[in-house]
Amino acid sequence: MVKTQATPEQTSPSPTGEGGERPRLLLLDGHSMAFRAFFALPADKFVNSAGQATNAVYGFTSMLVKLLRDERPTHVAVAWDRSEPTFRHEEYDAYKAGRAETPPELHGQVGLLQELMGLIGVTSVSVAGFEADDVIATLAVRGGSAGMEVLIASGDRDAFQLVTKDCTVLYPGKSLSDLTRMTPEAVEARYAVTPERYRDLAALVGEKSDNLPGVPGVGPKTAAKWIAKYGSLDELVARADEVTGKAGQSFRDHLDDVLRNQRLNRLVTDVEVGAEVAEMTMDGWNRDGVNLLFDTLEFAASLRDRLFAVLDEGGQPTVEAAPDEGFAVELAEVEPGGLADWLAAEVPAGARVGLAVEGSWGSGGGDVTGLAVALPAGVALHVDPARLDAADEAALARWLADPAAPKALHDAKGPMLALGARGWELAGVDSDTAIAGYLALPGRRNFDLADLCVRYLNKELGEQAGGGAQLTLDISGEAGDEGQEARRALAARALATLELALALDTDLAQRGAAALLRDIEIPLAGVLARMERVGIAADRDYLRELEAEFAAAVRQAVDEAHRVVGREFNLGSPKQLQQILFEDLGLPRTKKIKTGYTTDADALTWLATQTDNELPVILLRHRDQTKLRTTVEGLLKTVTEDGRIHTTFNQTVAATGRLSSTEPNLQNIPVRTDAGRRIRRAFVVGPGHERLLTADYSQIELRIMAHLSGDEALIEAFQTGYDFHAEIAARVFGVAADQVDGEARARIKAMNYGLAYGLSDYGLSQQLGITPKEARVLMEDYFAQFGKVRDYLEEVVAQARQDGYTATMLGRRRYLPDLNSDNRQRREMAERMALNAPIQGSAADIIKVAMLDVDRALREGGYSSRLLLQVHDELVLEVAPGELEAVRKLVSENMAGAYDLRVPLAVSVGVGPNWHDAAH
DNA sequence: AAAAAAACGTA
DNA sequence: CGTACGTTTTTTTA
Repeated sequence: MVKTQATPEQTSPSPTGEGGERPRLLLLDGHSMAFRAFFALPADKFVNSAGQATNAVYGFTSMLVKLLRDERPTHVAVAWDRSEPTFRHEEYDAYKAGRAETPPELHGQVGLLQELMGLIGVTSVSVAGFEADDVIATLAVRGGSAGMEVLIASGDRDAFQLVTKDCTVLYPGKSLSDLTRMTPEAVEARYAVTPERYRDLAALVGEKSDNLPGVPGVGPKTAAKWIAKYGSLDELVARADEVTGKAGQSFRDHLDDVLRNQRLNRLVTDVEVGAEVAEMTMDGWNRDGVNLLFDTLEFAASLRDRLFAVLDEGGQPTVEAAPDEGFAVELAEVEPGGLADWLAAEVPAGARVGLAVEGSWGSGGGDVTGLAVALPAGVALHVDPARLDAADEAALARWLADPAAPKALHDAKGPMLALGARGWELAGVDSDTAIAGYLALPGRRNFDLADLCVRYLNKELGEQAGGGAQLTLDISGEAGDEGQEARRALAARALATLELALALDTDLAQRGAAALLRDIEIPLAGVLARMERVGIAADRDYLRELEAEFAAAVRQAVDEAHRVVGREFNLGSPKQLQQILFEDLGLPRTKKIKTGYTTDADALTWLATQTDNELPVILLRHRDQTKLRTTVEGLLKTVTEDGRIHTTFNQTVAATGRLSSTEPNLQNIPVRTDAGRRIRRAFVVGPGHERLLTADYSQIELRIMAHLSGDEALIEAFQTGYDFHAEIAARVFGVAADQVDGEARARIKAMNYGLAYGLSDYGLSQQLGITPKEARVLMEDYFAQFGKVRDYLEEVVAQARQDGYTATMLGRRRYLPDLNSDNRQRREMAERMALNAPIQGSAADIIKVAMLDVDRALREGGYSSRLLLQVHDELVLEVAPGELEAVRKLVSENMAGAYDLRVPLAVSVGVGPNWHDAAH
């Protein structure tokens, strides 16, 4: 998989001058993070052959790589504690007393980490008499005065007092790599005090790990309440007599402790640190040194590669220039009942607006917690669906459903489901920025709104709305501001979507994909939303029976295997299987893989022919039955209360233009074996309907190849052939179609299917169990008859190499920069992708058109029958009583007529009470 | 704890 | 050493 492909639009970043982007200083608390790393990873699993524990080094480095990659700091330093006592110990004898000794396995690793920091050019700092936190505080202040943005990675909460608009603390949560961004808002959300007052809160509550007791009976809530009431700890102390209740007395009794805590938890910001922040750039790292150290530690290649990759980029930002400031929105105020008037007055007729929906969606449903409508000028309206009066609700529903009111959304299918759950229809979607981003560069992994904003608008979106920023405490008027922030954030998303839609319009027009978005993908999102909402009915009792049956078969296979081997072992463990098959039983070795020798189904089948031992056959049966059992179990878990399974179709995942299906994946339900097919009986027609109907395209990819290549012989075979593969075989072997034997037909069938994948002679020989030489002869005989197919396939690759992309019949592009790679393996991989993408992608185009046509015909015809699933070349529908023949005809015709090829688009249809019986 | 690998289901 | 996916389980990470 090519994940790091450079695309035409994002060539290597221009070198950034020092003044280009705002410098970003990353400060790490060395011991604190090493400590976290040490406990996050099992120490006994990370020991090199010399007996040195390495888990902390590994975890710390892994986290640092992630930070460097995600945060792109320009300057980095790590602060370390020293063994000498600090001024805090002098002031308070028991400071940090009772703290467990540093584990000896960790102790040695700190030195290694310091050595590593030196090798990769990260400045290490420590000052006698001060803790790392003080050093960090000092550097943070210096960085801030130098105009730097400061990031502090520390597991010590004292650092929260340093948080400002320009200084964020990254605080490790449950695991080392999920660092919570403690911004001023996040501190307030969690503790209900501002960062400046965090010290006051900590002094009252105490810090157990520092052995600083707080006021008994006073926790963070009470402390925050007091600070809110009195303004600060100093004021609270001054007016200690006024504090009421038991907690108030307790406070007065422990005043000395509190004052001591307050003195001790103040971080010193004027430590004499010799190092200058300006010099903390990461240049001049020592590749050989790192290699040597990692060799000693026996670190694997993967971490090394990740580290080198991020260091090689030299901290250069991913975009050319500093992103601009975010999206400034002006929130409009609307009186209750005024929504209709606002929409009428502010939104010009036919003008596109941005619409952002906050809520949750999935499994065919969802919920809306907020809506924002943004106008081009930057004015936005936030709507809380829970607080709408009847008139506003009606106005909103009418506007949402108005096809003449153009709206730009990001990933509209989810909002459609969420809005639909409240009975609101969404129409007039005139851009979907997620899909548009996908059409522009379908090979990318994610199409987050924020990412697209940086890419297309060079603007930062800022923190996501609704990211759990909830007040834990409701004090004074703070809650209102918090809500205001969330509304503003959602409005910013709406505005961002609107601006992005405009930029993507232009981009897609240049790429020739505007029509694809407007006419295919956006309407399809609506069809998919309905399919997901409807779901497919499942027979739960039958699934449970199957589960029990498969589970019994698994148990039996396990027992037999244990008996044959003479001891118990885990049949699911490839590692243990290798031991037993190749060491204990001494069976012949199979194909090599990274971890030894493969035990996959092919290998086990082969092994069965090499030995009298029945183990390979038992293992194969076990694999089969286990797979079926887990498939059934997975399905059972996804049946919702309505007795149906609601998958999610993803429209922006497959690089070729296909859909994908998740939670559950209904596009890989077994069909090839008898046992597997039984699972399809669990997908049944639901109440109120009469039949399931399946319709699929026969050999659609080959038909597309015939069309695109213009090969007369292939085209003719499709027009005359009854048994297509036999027809082709007859031409290749020079016999009559009814004279083709089973073996010849099978070979040609494999060849036919392999063509579109860039099959090699070796691959073909493997599949057919013949020699590569025989395979090559077969391929030559084939192309002697169907020469234009070969010409076409070669031409596709050549053209793609020139253009940098392939294109489907509807103009869907796939960019393949690796076609010009120096690396042969990558290049050949890209060539096979280039070969396949137009074929697989055109098939995807065609069935998408067919889905739109079928759906439209069903709705316009007033039918109650409906689309349920799409499985790449197959549609599954639920047919209402009395509609069978009409629907059968409607589906066949619309699928066959979806696109005009030089060969017929053959469709076969089957009907039945369940998916299995609806096959044909 | 998280990432990678192995295995396997579909078109 | 055949493309495109998603899910589950095990292994590795040193």
